Amino acid sequence: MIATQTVYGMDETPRGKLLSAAARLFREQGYDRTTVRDIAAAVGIQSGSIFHHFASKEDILFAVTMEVIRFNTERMRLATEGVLDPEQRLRGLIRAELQSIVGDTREAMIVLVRDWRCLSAEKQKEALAVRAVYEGYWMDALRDLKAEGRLGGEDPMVVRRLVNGMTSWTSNWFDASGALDMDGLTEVILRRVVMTGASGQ
Amino acid sequence: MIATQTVYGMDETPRGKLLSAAARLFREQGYDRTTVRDIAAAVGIQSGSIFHHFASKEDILFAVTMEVIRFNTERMRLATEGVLDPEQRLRGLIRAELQSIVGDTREAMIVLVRDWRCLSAEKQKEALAVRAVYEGYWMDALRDLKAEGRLGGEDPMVVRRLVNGMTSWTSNWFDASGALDMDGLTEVILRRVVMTGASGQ
DNA sequence: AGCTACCAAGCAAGCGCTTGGTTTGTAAAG
DNA sequence: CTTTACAAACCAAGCGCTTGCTTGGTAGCT
Repeated sequence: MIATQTVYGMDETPRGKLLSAAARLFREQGYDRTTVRDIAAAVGIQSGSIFHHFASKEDILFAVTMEVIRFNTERMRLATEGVLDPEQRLRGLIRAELQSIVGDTREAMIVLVRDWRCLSAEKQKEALAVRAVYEGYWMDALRDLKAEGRLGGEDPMVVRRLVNGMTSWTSNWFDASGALDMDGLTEVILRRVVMTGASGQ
Repeated sequence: MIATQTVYGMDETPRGKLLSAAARLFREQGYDRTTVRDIAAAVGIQSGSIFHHFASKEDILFAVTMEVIRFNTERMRLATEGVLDPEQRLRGLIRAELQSIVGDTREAMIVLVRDWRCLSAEKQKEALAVRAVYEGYWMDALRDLKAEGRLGGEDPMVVRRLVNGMTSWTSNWFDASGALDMDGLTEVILRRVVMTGASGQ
């Protein structure tokens, strides 16, 4: 077996190890370019044996997708739980989303963004339904912020989309060893959202 | 021949028509999922005939990539040409980039973002070199804006990355027939960048 | 005995690409 | 105004390889 590191949030069962390996391979080369033989080799079994655990290759992608969405939804919940100030909640969400995208679940998140469309229409819909909870945390915070007049005149939905763009894109450039760390970046992004009223800096 | 619409900026030669069809197919199904047989069928020729025009399938992707980069670099040049005020230049750039991503060259731009990594390392490098001019227009405007103290304390490079994230992501949600049009969106994004000093809306 | 986890072998389909030859448009030579 | 020449554009066929997945059987634990 090739050295396999478990992706955060996935267990040590054969199934979990397969998901870990798959997530990493999907991230490195994309879903389409990853063969079931690649995945099998990564955990040290024969390619055919994969189908004892998953019905199809697409099923592996689906499992990774669902696992990641669930894990990150829970993370968003924890980031906002018990926090009353909407700006603080938003800060927590941005920080948590950055953590997902360039931090510990990086492997899997990139897959979720890039290989989304490799899933069948039904499975996309199923994943989207679960994802709705995740988006709910964002909309709650943004709507509260707007109610307090701290969003300017913007549509909360549009703001969410723009923030989503900023955070997702970090996977293309953010360097953890660079001058700007994750907390610093969180503040920069937060400043693009919240109208402080005073001091634009 | 299946109905083929020419992608903006590509000519009517057999080669140009192939690039148009390829760009659209790459966008719809991704590079890996598009076969040379698909592309051939889209312009009404046999799959083998493709290789009279291109050395390999990857070469088609490369040609699409270069074509799009060049076209959009020219567009950025036109958007800033002769404009002195850096905020106006930035507005032009944002508007132009949105136009590229959700407007007339949408087909090809998505390919450029998503299927980037399907190119060989050398070809990636070559494309990146040409892309540098494009990014230069942005950095010029942002640095000028910073010099006038209208960027807050942010690093222009980081701001460019965040704006790039916002614009790229629009391909996932922007609806031209929605309430927010491209000019409106341009202003919303611009407001995330420029510190007006007065009135945050 | 029965279950989970796996192997060894291979099938059918689809892939990028090659090959050898044919059509088509153009333009100079007779 | 035809003939010859030639290159660009294309076809028909298929090669060699890889793909996702199936099959029939086995090892080991409970």
